Formats: sequence, structure tokens, C-alpha cells
Amino acid sequence: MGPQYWWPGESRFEVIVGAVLTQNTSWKNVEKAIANLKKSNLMNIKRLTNENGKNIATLIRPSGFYNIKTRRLKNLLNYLKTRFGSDLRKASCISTGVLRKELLAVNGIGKETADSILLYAFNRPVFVVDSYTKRVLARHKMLRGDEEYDEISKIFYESLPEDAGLFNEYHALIVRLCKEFCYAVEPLCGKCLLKKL
DNA sequence: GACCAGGCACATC
DNA sequence: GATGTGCATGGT
Repeated sequence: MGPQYWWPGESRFEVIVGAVLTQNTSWKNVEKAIANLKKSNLMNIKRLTNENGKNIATLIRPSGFYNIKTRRLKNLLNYLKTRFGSDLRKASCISTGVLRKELLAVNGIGKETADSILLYAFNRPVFVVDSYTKRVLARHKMLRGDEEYDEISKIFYESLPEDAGLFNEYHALIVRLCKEFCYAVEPLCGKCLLKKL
């Protein structure tokens, strides 16, 4: 199906911001929040780090959970500032394992958000397990349903070569599958049945 | 008006 | 360790 060009974002920093904003939120809403930040010239690590929380919260409002997401962004920005002096290029000399551990230590950054940042912002060979991933595996009876995050990612690590580019495309295709075809809970919902006919 | 969307932390048992 | 809950908007 050709390259999917993921993650949708113009810069590494934009990917990082989007990873937090999209927590339990549709990407459509996140796009509005990102557009607001860009309009205010705040899609920049140093400027956003120095911006007051109240204004950030107002701008990211469309993405929902705006107060808690503002706090999470602040926590993450604070880590990036103390660790890299807000220069993301400095992350290149840190091992993926260490980077992941540090990201997970930031309050508000869980496994999926950390892995999204690692893969899509830092190009590390990490497989992202999100609700799309789980849905596809579940529909193909590859999950019982009570597996933990690391247990699910293990399926991919044990089946695929460790390759960031491959993991990127693979996950993007899983998402495309979910969006273009019916991967809801039921085997085939009425709407998709009609579409098929 | 109900339900859902690319989570996470925290309280409680 | 497992389960429940708050966080909030916008689209269908």
C-alpha cells in the first residue's frame, strides 16, 4: 500500500506534543489543538517551555482533558529541559532503554506515549501498542483480552526484525486497517455490511 | 442524548 | 495485583 508517512507531524517536537495530546482522544481534536499552538507560534520547545500553563490550557482545549494535559506537557518539557537543555538532538547519544525509562518516570507519560515518542520522534525500534493494535490482534484471536502492554509488544518483537522503519509502517497500516475497515467489536457491523454490499 | 476517541495516575480494596 | 474513577472536548 506504499509508505504511510507516519507520524503526522512537521517536526520532532510536534510529534512529542501530539503524543501527549492524543491520550484517549481522537486525532481530529488534537489537530485543532496543534493548530492553535502553531497559530500562537508555540510549536517550539523553548517557547512552549516558557509559556504559562493557563494560556497553554486555553489553546489545547479542543483536545480535551486540557488541564491535566497541560500539566503533563509541562512535566515532559521540564524533563527535556533539564536533560537535554531543550535540544532534542542531544537525545541521540542515549540508549533506547535508558530513554524509555526516563520518559516513563515523567508523570503523565505512560508506556504508549513513551513508545510513540521513541518511535516517531526519535526513530527508535520500538513497537507502539495502542487501542488500534489491541483491536486488530483481538479480532484475529491473537489476544485473550487480559494481556499487559509489554506482553502484547512482545508478540511483535518476537515476530519481526528490529527495525524502526518497519515498526513505523506496520503500526501505521494497523491504524489504516481500523479506519478503513470495520474493526469494531462485532465481526461486521451493519454499516460496514452495507458498504460491502 | 448517548457513545466514542491513538491514556494515565491515583484511590481503594 | 485488580478494579474503579476522574479528567473534557467534539464528532456521530
